[in-house]
Order: sequence, then structure tokens, then C-alpha cells
Amino acid sequence: MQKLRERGVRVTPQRALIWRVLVESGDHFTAEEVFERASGSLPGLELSTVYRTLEALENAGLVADSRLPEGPRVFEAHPDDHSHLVCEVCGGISHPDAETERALRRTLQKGSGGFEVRELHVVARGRCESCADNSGAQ
Amino acid sequence: MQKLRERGVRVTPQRALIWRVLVESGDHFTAEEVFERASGSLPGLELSTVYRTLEALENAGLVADSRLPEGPRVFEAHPDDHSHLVCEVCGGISHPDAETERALRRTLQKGSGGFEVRELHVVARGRCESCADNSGAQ
DNA sequence: ATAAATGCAAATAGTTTGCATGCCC
DNA sequence: GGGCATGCAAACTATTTGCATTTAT
Repeated sequence: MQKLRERGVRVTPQRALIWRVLVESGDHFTAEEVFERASGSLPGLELSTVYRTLEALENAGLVADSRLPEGPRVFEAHPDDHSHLVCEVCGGISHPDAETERALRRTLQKGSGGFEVRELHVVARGRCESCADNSGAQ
Repeated sequence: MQKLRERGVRVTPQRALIWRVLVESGDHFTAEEVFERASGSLPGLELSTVYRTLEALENAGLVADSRLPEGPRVFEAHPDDHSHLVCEVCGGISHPDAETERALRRTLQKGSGGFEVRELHVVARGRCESCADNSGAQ
């Protein structure tokens, strides 16, 4: 929680809770999902507060969001890895390893003429290992 | 226009026009932008028709859409290159060269464990060459 | 004390859908 | 002729905003 204060984010019960939901799960959630999970422990919480909090945390560099090929934006607590592997069978989201992340960035930067890459968002749709196995070669 | 028929897309004046708008510009447009450009030559055209047509063209593999970090979806006529370099200064969108596209895919596929990449969407935010030059090192 | 965050309600943006009519194959 | 496509209107989803009140620093 200190982390929020350090980054200049004013700490309220709502913000602390939302932050905990994201950190403890380590997962990707839509604003609605964050809201559902959080409002259990803090009834009266509003969805608009969730959105405003997520924005504040993003501005502080503590949270990142992605727009997947479908559905609402998803938010997560680790702003560094921006690549997402979305399984079109089970809907699960995973990440490539860190070295691959770096390689992607390097490759893109090198092949993009004079463009200066600042933020990189990679989203792959496909099949995760277990879903690919289950459904055979297909 | 034959191209549409070949792919099993029923051709109507609306569809032919929307397809031409995308192909002739070679650019990225939101549904709204397509609508504006098209309804000039075909008054009475409806935005919902634009959406339905874009969906039909996507299903036929003739059009692809991307969700950029901000703003509505953009559609383009070339379903193969899926990487976008979005300039945060001028808003312009460009693509890395084809070899880079392939390299990105290879890199990701290799570094993603058992995940089987089917569709790859890459979006970089940053500065295009001329905007980077204009604003100095910054 | 003051500036910023919250709750509540309403507005907005983007997109989708239902249905009657018209048009393509 | 039969089935999809269109226009029109309305619904819907995701997100943002205005304002009075409360709260953190």
C-alpha cells in the first residue's frame, strides 16, 4: 500500500482494495470483474470509482490495460509485460517469457524505419498448449 | 468487384462502395469514417449497414480490423499485415516491412511455450520518423 | 484547510439487433 | 421465388462525466 503513496497516489479504502484485487490475483480483469470482486468486501463501491481508480493506477505506472481482439479492456498489475496470448478455446490469457518480450521489441524497433517505439502491445489469438492437445492436430 | 463474388459475398451497391473506399485509400478507417466517405456517393446509406458490410468482408477474409490503444476499431483492406505503428504526435499509422512481420511471428511462436499462434496483432505507440525529428531528441 | 476521491445519476461513444421492405442470384 | 441485405429505430455494452458530499493529507 505504501507503493501507492510513493507513487503519489492518494490512498483510499477503495483504491487499496482494487489494487489488492489486481495484485493478489496476478490476473487480467475487466473493470466489471474488478468491481464484482471488490464490491464483495466493500459494498457501496461504484463501477465508476473502479474506472477512475484504474486510470489513476495506470497514470502512476502501476497498472496496464490491453484491448484484446474482443470484449472489454482488461487490466493487470504488471505494467511491464504487454504481450498476451489469448486462447480462443478456453479464453485463458498467458504471456511469453521475458526474453521473448525483449526480442519482439528489438525486432520491431529494427524493422520499423525511423519509427521510435515507446509502448508495445502484442496480442496473439490461438490455442494454448492444453487446448491444442485436447482437440488434436485439427 | 468480382473478388467479392468469388469469395461468396453477395454484391450490393453499398458493399461495392464500402469495399472501394477501403481499397482505394489503402488506409485505416473507423466505421464512422467509412460511413462519411461512402455516404457522400450514396446518400441514405446507414451506419449499421457499414458495420454489417465490414463484418461480411472480414468473414470473407478481405478486411481486417484492429483495436488501437485508444479510439474505435479501425478497418483496412489488407488482412495480411497486422502490425501497426501509431504515432502519438500526428496520429498517423504505418506498418513495418513484411520481413519484420514474419520475424515477429516467428519470435513469438518460438517464445510462447506450447501456444499455437493463429492471429497476431501488434500495435506500437511511439513517434513516426518525421515527428521524432521535429520535436528533437526529447 | 484544501484539494482530491466518492457515490449517484445521467450522458456519451461504439456497436449490435429486430423487423418490415427491397433487391441479388 | 427465396433468401439474404438494407433502412430505420431501438437496444445494448463499455466507458466517461457533472455535481454535491465526504475524506485524505
